[in-house]
Amino acid sequence: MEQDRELAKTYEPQEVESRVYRFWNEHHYFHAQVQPDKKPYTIVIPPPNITGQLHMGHALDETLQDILIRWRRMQGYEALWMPGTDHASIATEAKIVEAMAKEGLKKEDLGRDKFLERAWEWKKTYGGRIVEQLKKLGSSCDWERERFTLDEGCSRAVREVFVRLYEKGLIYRGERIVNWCPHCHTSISDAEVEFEEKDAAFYHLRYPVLDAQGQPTDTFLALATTRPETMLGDTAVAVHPDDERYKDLVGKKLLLPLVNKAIPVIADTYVEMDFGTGAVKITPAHDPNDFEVGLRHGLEVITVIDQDGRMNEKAGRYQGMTALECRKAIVEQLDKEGYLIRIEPIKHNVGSCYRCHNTIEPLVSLQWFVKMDTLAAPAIEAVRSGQTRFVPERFEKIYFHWLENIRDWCISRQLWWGHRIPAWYCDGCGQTIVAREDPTVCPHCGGTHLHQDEDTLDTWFSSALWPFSTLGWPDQTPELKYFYPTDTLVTGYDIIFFWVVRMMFSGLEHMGQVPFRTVFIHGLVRDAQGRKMSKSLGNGIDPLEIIDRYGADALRFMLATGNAPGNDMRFMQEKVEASRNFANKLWNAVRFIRMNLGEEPLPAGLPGTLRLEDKWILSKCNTLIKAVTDNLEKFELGIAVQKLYEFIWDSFCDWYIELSKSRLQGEDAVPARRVLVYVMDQMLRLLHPFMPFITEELWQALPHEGEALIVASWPVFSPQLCFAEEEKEMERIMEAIRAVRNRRADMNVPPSRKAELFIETAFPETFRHGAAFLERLAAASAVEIGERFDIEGAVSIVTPDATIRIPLRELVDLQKERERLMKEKAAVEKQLEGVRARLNNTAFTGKAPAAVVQTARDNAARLQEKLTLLDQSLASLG
RNA sequence: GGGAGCAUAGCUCAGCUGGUUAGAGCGCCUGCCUUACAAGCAGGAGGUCACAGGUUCGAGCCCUGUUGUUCCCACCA
Repeated sequence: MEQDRELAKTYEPQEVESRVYRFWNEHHYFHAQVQPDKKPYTIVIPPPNITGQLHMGHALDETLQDILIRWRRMQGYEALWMPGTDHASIATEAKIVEAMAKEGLKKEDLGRDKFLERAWEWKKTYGGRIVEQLKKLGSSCDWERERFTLDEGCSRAVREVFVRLYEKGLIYRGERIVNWCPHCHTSISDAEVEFEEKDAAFYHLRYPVLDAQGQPTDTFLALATTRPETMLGDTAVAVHPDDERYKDLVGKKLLLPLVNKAIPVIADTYVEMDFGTGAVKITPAHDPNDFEVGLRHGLEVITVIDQDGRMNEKAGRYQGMTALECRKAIVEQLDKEGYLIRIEPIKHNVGSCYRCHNTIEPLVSLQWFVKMDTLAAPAIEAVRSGQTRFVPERFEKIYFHWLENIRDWCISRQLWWGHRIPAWYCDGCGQTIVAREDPTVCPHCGGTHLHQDEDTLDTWFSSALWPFSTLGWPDQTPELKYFYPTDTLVTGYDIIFFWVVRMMFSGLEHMGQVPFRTVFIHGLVRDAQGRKMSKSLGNGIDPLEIIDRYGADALRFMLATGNAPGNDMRFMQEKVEASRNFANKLWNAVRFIRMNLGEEPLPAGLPGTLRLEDKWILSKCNTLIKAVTDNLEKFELGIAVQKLYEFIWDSFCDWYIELSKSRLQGEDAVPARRVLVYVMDQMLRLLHPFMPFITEELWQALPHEGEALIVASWPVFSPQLCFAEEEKEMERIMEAIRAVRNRRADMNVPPSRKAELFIETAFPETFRHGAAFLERLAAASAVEIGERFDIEGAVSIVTPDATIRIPLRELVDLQKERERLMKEKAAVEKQLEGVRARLNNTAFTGKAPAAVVQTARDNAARLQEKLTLLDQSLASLG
């Protein structure tokens, strides 16, 4: 990709981005292969839902992953970023059902096969949309390996896992109380229920106590409930065994009003004595706790609410009402019959479906479950032992807490779009057959009338296998051996429970190894007011629009900057603008260098003799390489990118380029060019993971070796380029220059050409930039910059009215400087004394851990060094 | 009920294992169209790092408590 034409005055990302992305793609730079002589570095993408549109959350997630992948690729790793999409069972099915509803169709009208045809059709039309959007961000995924959770390979892995777990007894089918979404018409797992505190009513009721003959007495038992409609399915009332108030009632019977049935009073520690009246109505069919109580006491389970959330035939006259309608009717009736004591307002946690946000109805039904305790233990251990770590670490607590309290995972869904459960039931003998191949004959009775389970699996069941199913498992492919375990998983804290946890135990169970070494957690992107971006609020910002307007690099830079791992961030337009401005700055810096390249080809590498400012910028650049690399190693992406920004803008553009201007006109042009090109080349490399498009484009536009920046090597720290002394020297000159500028401003010297600035003796030059000043300063002092710099002389500012001469020493405010240094010296001396005292204390050195003592020693050494430097500085001030 | 995060300049946020004078972007003030860039340049104002204690030679950072705020988890119906 050669780049000979002139660069435009301002950076126009649109054209560049599509061209550069095509260039990368055509050269297969994203493709990773098994290369035994290279170290692999692997990231699997959190597969976006095929129903999805790119949102800011994706943009952040993708940006972070691409930064890591590009950086490692440049470092020489065989970097695989495995892409793909998720079939998103429940979300996709809901979308299709919705679309069908517009045609007046229900899914039952089509039947399963036709429905699935439609779903695949839908996938074909829209499934690729999100992938195209990811490319706009610059994501360097290995598209040649793109996968889909419902493709053949992933489906095979799902089936294998299901069968294995079933055979091990870790998957079972049972009649349990589950979270039922009456709207989505399916069960959902505990993780998929969101709780929200809502205002509710607490109905206090009284149930008559029955005598031995089953006749109502004059005594009542008062209880309270938020869901009176469920009383139609009540089979007991529970009190705490230690509750003195009700001790005598335990074992007796109560009249269940309206139903007119006798139910027992039972004692169970589940009841809180202090809450409500201390008596709880028990509805095993419609409350998870009551279900447990029912199991302990052998209570009958009477379902009164159906899967549509309506009262069923057991509800008698209330049949057909929704639960809410029924509640109203029941309360009225209870009141009429004198059973309602009072209604109390209460705050109450109500569960809702994470997909449709409708209230969840706990229902008893026959579902498939994964037994969690045996799977959870190794997943806990893997993080505890450090095989996998979280960044930031605090998320480990959340992970542990979840796994330690986990309940069995309900994996069956009453949906059609997804992996169908590989279980068959024999019509002859009633046995269940779970098999890798579809059975035609019952192995138990030889019967041929088999029917497959109607349900599909939780969409997270397949994503749990993603780190190895995408690499070919259950086959032992070379890819699987080479790229697994993956290195880093990048995701938001909001899906730790859904996905990270499940990948962990799945990887450990089926691969015997953790799926990833590091879980890099990021926060949410919120709107400018700090609200969560959501469709219903309509406050979402479309990343594609931002890319159109400011460029993908600007968006990426913004997302990577000023955000610490795990923290939420606000999306603010100004931040994108600032990033765009930085991109433009970079663009123009390269434009400047190109304009000054001269006719002759430049020799590669650095010039043999370096001036002070050369050494200064090279030394700073060298330090930066190390700092940025270290930051990336520690996942401190925001800090790394901030340092790059500061170096490029302040040090390189505002100082070094300005300083180079006068040189580029004269004899010294070639060395200046070489340093400019060298530093810019290093910067483009360091910046490439963050701003891939513009850096590639600019790198191609400068003299370079190699065919593309994306595969160029990552800069390494070079001990030969450390010039600590020169750095300090230069800083001091810069300070002097700033002081001159300040003086000029203080004295109101107009910047017009009439005002002239002289040093020592008058120089008939207009003062404009530090560069000019430095040149004159150097000439005036008759020293070669880079050799030695002696702060002597003075600055004269000539205005039409007067000439003011300022000794240079005064400019740097030597007195103030000296005072400051003295003060600091005193402080450091005191500190050093303190550390030394500690080190001389045998009680400390003898007792403290070696590392602590060593730190103290290091501190002492550092303070000593600092003191020496301070002395030097003081001496040089005279 | 349990747990976690946050509280730093007018605004939005950085600040890595405690160590010179606490930083950035935006905004604000002053002056500049200086041919790489006005999406820019040179300067400037603005912070008792929420509060109170403590540890340390040294605290924005560590510990304890307080206040405010956000979030997660949890079976008080």
